[in-house]
Amino acid sequence: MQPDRISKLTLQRLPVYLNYLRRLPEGLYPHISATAIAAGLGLGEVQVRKDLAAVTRCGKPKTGYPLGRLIQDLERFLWAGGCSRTVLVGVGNLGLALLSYGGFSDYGLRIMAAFDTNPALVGATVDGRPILPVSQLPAFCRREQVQIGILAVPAAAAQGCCDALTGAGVQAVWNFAPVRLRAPERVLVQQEDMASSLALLSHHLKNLCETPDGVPDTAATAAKR
Amino acid sequence: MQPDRISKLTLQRLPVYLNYLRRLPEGLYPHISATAIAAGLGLGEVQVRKDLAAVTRCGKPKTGYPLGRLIQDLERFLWAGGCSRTVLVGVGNLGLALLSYGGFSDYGLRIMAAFDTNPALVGATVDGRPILPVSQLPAFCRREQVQIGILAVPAAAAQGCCDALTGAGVQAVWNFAPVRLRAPERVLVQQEDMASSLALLSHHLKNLCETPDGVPDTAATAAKR
DNA sequence: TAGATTGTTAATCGATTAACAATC
DNA sequence: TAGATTGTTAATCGATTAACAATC
Repeated sequence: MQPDRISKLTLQRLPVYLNYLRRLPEGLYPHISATAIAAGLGLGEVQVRKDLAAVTRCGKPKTGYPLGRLIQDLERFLWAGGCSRTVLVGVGNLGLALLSYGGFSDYGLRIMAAFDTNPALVGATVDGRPILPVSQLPAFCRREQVQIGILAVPAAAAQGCCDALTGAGVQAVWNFAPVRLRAPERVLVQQEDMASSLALLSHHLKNLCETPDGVPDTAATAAKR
Repeated sequence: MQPDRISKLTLQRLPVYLNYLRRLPEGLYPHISATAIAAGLGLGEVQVRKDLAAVTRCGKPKTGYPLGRLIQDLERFLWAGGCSRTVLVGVGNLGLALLSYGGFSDYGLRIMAAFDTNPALVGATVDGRPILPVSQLPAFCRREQVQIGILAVPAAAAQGCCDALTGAGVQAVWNFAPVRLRAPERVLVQQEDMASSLALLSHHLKNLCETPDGVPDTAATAAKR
């Protein structure tokens, strides 16, 4: 019905393509094929073609996709509305890592300010972004029309911060704390779940141990990738 | 065929259940039902039941699951082989955040040492774990039979570190650098992809803008959760 | 023209949900 | 016994893959 009918998993692969294309040797080849992208990333080529078809019409049989145009179309699709106005809550090690990571601007995220309760941190700036007291969080979000809130606070504080953000009109919350958050329906909560990734790793190790030589379980599983 | 036939998505939800159960008020209720867990986490109750059925037989009609036993079965399934022997490569902000995060031990991960090229960092310890020069990485991994390597290095260095790890017998790599890594088939590479999560957030914002009032696109999408 | 590549339609695969029988 | 809850079998839904027509 909507032209927006794009799958969640496709959406998650789009920045992977974008990143791959951007890192390609500068202007060496004017075109690239889905086959080449698939090989470079270890994905299926039909999948790549279908994913790209969701965001661009610039593919031409025999020649492939013009590189510059493809990058442009991906960027335009991923953040049509310009960079997202974002705040970060919690300036511990992780928060500081996120705050000083330069790469977010390549993916349409603009962290405008950070917030913390620790008076020793408040008043400092990181790459030009101020660290403010959490008490000012709601006012700041309203005034600056913040769209995304990143939570890098301890688990116990996360729900409270989330409420403050959503109460001040923030539309999406990116949560690095290990708790499931409850939020109004209109708000998207994206859980960055280290423990879930870890479960996949542990399970892989377990399988290796349990398959000493007999059934080639690992080979079969790995081959599917 | 194998009794291991557990789906990837189920596997990723197991630590979420575990975390939820552990945070429950200490010993107040001896049992818990799938219905209660589902409500607490905002998931479907059939899904919870099916997921739990993969790791435990301790559910009893009418009473639910004995809490302690359920936690035990989850832990046993998730890291049957004890804590995973792990090293961290790259002690920047992110690396330091991961290194000092105490929560990993709750999920079966034991970071034994960290590695960096910066001589100013080498020689220090963080919570008893030494920071060693990267040159010692392969020898350390072999000697200590390291199973998992966490990469928190710049994108340009990631593939090289990955090769060093896999060459020294490491069986799984958890990569926080924004590059797709190539590794031998036996090695599981788990990509922690910030840009992919970000794409979901941005897309949500875009949909909000494009749905001023007419089609209740957001409501429909949100209701499905 | 022939060959390579795109994009689409149909088939398969995997995961979620619904319906229901089993059981404490 | 009646009611609540588990666990399983069948139906649905969504995503990937295979086959193929269109086209430069």
